[in-house]
Parts: sequence; C-alpha cells; structure tokens
Amino acid sequence: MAHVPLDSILKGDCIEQMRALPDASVDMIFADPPYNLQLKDNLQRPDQSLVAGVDDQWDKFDNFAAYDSFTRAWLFEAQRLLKETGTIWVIGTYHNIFRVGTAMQDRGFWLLNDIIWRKTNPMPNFRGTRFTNAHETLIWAAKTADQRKYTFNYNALKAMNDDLQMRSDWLIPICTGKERLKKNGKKAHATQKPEALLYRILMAASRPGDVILDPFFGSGTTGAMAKKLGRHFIGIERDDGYIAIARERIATTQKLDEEALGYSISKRQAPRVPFGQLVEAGLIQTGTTLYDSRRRHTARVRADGTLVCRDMTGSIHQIGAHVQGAPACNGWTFWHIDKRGDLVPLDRLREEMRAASHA
Amino acid sequence: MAHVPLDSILKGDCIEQMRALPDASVDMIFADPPYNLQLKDNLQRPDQSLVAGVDDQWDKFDNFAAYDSFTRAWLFEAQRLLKETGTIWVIGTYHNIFRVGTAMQDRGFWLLNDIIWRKTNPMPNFRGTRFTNAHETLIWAAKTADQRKYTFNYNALKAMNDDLQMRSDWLIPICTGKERLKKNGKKAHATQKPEALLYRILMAASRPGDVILDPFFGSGTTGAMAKKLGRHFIGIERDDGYIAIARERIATTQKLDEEALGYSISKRQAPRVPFGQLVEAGLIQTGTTLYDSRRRHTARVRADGTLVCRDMTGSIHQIGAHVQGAPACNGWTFWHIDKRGDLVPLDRLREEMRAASHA
DNA sequence: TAGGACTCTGAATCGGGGC
DNA sequence: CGCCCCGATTCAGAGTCCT
Repeated sequence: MAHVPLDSILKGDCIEQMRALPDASVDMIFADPPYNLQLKDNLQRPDQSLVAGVDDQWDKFDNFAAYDSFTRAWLFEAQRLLKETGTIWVIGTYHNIFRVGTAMQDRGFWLLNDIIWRKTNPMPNFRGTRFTNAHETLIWAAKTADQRKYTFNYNALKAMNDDLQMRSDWLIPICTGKERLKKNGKKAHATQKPEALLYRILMAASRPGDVILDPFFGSGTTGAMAKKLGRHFIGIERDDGYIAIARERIATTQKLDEEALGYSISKRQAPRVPFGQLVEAGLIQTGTTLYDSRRRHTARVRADGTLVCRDMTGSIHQIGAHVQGAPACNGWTFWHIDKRGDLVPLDRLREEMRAASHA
Repeated sequence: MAHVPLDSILKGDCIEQMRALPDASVDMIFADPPYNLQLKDNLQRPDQSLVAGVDDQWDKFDNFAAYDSFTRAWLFEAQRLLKETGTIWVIGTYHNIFRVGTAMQDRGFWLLNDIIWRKTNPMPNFRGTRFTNAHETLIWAAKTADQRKYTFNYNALKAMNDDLQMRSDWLIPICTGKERLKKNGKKAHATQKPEALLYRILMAASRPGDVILDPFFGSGTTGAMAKKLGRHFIGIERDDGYIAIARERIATTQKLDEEALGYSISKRQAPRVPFGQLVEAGLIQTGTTLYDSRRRHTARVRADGTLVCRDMTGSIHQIGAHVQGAPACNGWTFWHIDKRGDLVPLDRLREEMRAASHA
C-alpha cells in the first residue's frame, strides 16, 4: 500500500491527497475546514476604520448543498484514514458547525464531546445588533459508535487543570502578538489558530510518536505543536504561500525535551484569581484558620492574603509545601476552611468567586 | 382565524397544537425539544449509586431520520407562527443540536448567534473517559435571512453586564435547591431549566406585552418567567403531570412591578430630533462656534441648522466628516459647544430637548 | 525607565427610513 | 428597488511614541 510521508506537507486538494494515503494510518486528525461565512458588505468600526474580514476564495461556496457535499467528501476519507483508536477534532462556528456535526453523525462518527473555545479577546459586535461572538466550537469524535478504546489522557488534562477534571469550555486567547505570523506587515493567514489550542488538543488525544493529520494545514499550527510535543504530522495544503510560511515556522520550532514532555503544564488557564481577592471580597475573613484535609496542619490568614504558620509567612502554596516538607504544593487543594465542622477546600471558594464575578 | 389563547397551557401533541394557531401570532419562541440522548446502559457513579438520567418515552427516537423528521415538522410550524420581527431560541446538547441547527438553516431561519450556557456546577464525567460536559448550546435565529428588524434589547443586556457588550457565553448555575420542583421528594422534571436562563433570554429578545410560545413546556419555566417579566405565554405540553406542576408554579409566581420592568432602551428607538430644531428652540444661537473634542476643528451654526466651515456648508454630519477627511461622521457626538470653558457635546443638548418635550 | 496617550486589530453571516 | 442621508456603534491586548 501507499507510503505514509511523515512530518511533511502534501501540496494539493485535501480530498485527492487523502485518497492517496492508506487506510487506518493516522492516530488523530485535526481539521479546520472553511467556515462558509456569508459576508454581504464591508464592516466598519465605530471609528470608521474597516474590518479586515475573511474574503479568501477558499471560503466561497455557492450554497449549503455545495458545502455539505464538500464536507461529506473529506469526512469520508478522514474516517477511512483513522486507526481504530483514533479520534478526530473539527473546529467551526455557527455558520458551518451544525452542518459538520450532522454530517459526522450521519457518517457514523461517535461524538465524544463538543468543546467550546472561549476567547478572552474576541472582536466586538460593532453595530450592537447581536451578542459578541466570543467562542468557536470543536467537535471531538471517535471513528465509530462501538469504539471505546480511543486515546484520551484523562490524568494529564486533569493535572493541567489544577487537579480538576477538564471541562468542555476552554478559555484561550486568540492568536496575536509575536505568535501571529506576518507577511509584509500584514497577517499571513486570515484564520491562524492559537498554539495553546492545539497544545491542549494534542495533549488530550494523542501520545508521543503518534501520527497527526491536518487536511487544512494553513499556517501550520498543528505541525508546529506536533513537533514541539514529539508527535509526527502530515499536513495537506494547496496554497504555496501558506506552505512556505508553515515550513519555515516548523523548522524554527524546537521539540521539548523528554522530561518536559512528561510533565507539560498549560501556560494559559482560567482567569487567575489571587487568594488575596477572596480575602478582599470577604469570602474568607482575616484570622481564619486553615486546615489540611486531615487536620494535621494549620495556618492563619492575614489581610494581604498570605498565611502565617508558626514563624513562617508566605503564599498558600509556599506554606503548604513548608509544613509537608515538600518541594511544592497546590495550596488551593491542600488548604481547607472549617464550615460547621466540614472541611471545604479553598478551591471551591475560588470557583464561587469566579462564578460570582462572571454572572 | 383561530383564537390565540394567552397565558394558558394547551394540552396535546406540539405539532398538532401549533397547527391550530394562526400565522404570525407570536413574538418569540423558546423551544427545549427532546435531546435524543443515546444512553446505552444505566450510568453508575464511582460509589456504585445510580444516576437518574433521562429515560422518558419522549426522548426515544429510532434513528436520526426519525428525529430529523420530527424536528423539521415542528420547526415548520414555529416559523409560520413567528411574527416578522420575532426570533426563536432552541436549546440542546451535542446529541441533537447539530441536527436542529442544520434543519433551521435548511428551513430558511437566519442564525443570529449560538449561545453557550456554561454551567457553574455540571455533573462530572464519573468514568474519566471524556471532558466534563459543562455546557449546553442555544441557537438564536430570526424568521428569515432578509429580516433585520428583530427584537434585541442591546442596551438592556449591556447594562446587565456591567456596561460591557453581552457575550455569547453565559455562566449560569443549573437548576437546584428551592428552585428545583419536587414531587414525592424526587425531581418533578428531568430537564428543568434554570429561571436565570429564561430571564436573560426574555430580557434580550422580547418586550413587555409580547407573546412567548414554548412548544415543549415541561415544568413551565418559560411561563413563570414570562409572567414575572410582564410577557404573555402560550405553553404546549402533552403530559398531564407536567401541566399540573406548571400551572401551580405559575399561579404562585408574582409579576414584577412596573418600575422594575423598565429597561434601558437604545437611542435608535428614541424620537428623532433634527439639529435645526435645537436652533429653532433657541438651545443653540445662530453664529455659535462648535468644536470637536480636542478643539482641532471649528464650525459656525447658521439659522437653518447647517454649519459653515471655511467655504463649506452642510449638515453637522457632513461637515464633521469633511473636516476629518472621513467618509461619514456622527455630528451629534463629534461637535461640542463651549459652556464656560467646558466642551458639551450636541448629543447632550439633544437629550435635554427630548426630556423637555416629555415633561 | 516607568507610565500614559494613542493607535491598531481580530473567522463578522453587523442599519433604517425617506424619496 | 436604488440612492442618499441620518446617525448609532467596540473590547482586550499589543505595539509605538512621548514625557
């Protein structure tokens, strides 16, 4: 059967290129297909400047039927290429994601989750006519309904999330700053995805050495993160310009060392809530005594959010580590308050705080 | 034509009951259709206790085709019942929402947003096999693609959100505690929606006095919130038990008083006041010099309400655009008068004029 | 150099009424 | 239906320049 070209970008139409690859040859697929935006006119900001919207040819379809037919064709090949334990991720917005999801179910993929990428910094709705479009949706699915042995690194993701089960809503900034690839001072690709998003996806649903296919490779975020995390990639892209920037980008990306690959922690988490903020808000009184889960250690809270324990003062993490004689400690889960005899972890109070500040 | 039965619950099949209602008779629809959950077996918690899932007969469909056909049928009636300015909300999870969204687009509804209801307290994934399913998805749509005059209280929602545009991700707790209706100590309805969710939806997309239809009425959250917010409701439900619960619930719900029901309206809805009227009324003298906010540009007022700037004359908007070299300009906020050294925008004078004409 | 003022930008189905 | 004009409308983050 056909050769599987690892760590390279195949130039051409994604369906044709996928057809040339052998059955059951990839461990994970990440697909960022055209969203089929139907933009009628130019959009101006309140200051009269023009929004640089997506006007690329690759996002033009005549109608829903044409888009559906395209979607079914590439999904058919994607399913054929997946190994039995493989999973697929597809990203989109309300313009296309319902059609993609329907096509996936019809094709026999088994949906595992829909994941919401919440943007910290979305583009506002300039006209005040709708809600700020502040998220995109990912669908995560196994090859078939009876396939239960898909790759999912449950514990790694729990560790990335302060020892809480990772939820289906992920807060990640859009791709800006140094990470955003530029060409002649302008954005090189209209829809470059943030590396943190691919980082989390690859950590969740693949293992080092796995083969990752991205049939809509674009600026190559999937390839760069695959290399960084010690996975192999196959990219498919038909635009020479995009291929060139992706090649250069991946060439300058470093693979993490073996040790880091075992313990990688996400840099970007849910909005940070300092412990002092709980004190400031009155959720925790100064002078309150904190306990570990078995009441073997105690410490008291000061007004600035530090703890005192015997003659030591420091953060909830530092004091937690100190009393255990451990090199490090997650103070949020280590320390508890006594609520009518029950021990409640600080982490629960933080959750309440986050909820209150958003509601 | 048929009678529209306000503030009542129609017993029977939702499609048959909708058929009996006249065209263009409701202002907003909220629909919480069966989710078509595909639970194979009973789910047990780690402590071996059984999760009380949805196993009602109303959630049983033989396959996707049967579910799609049901979905298309009720959406057809829903679209017929909507007034031209009306919008529809449909809630679901990944089991059904993609099929619903596709059917809505195929039917000609125009999607305005998808909204993510983020749960503060979702049920964990007990087996550690997937991400915590921590959200549900709502689709908000106008009746047709060319319909731009749908009801959306942009300013009211902005006010509810600390003066920031409301985003597409809403953090709301699931329905628990006193709010959760009980029957013989057990939850009375498997999928009772939180009142906060309906509150926000009704505040966003309806006005006092509007008619709200809920074709899957269940425990009546829509009816209760409609009554509380001074809207009318029509509920459709086929289960006598649910109807009884909902009736009692709504009977004990109080309408907010008129003052509380007031909400911030937008400038678009305010009566139009031409600039010339301010001159005519003497709020601005002819010959007055106008300044932009940084005093970089000036213009003088003429008797007919036009401005002069160098050799140009025109409306406050035209001259504002001209001096900036911009394609357009809002003269009301661009131009100011000098009141004892302070710059006051024309917009403020206009507000005074409107206030005076009301008194 | 630290901080403030100003500018720029991001997958966006983004207006209404009179003539 | 088309044209023209009125006039309503933005948040977070990064980058630049000046004090």
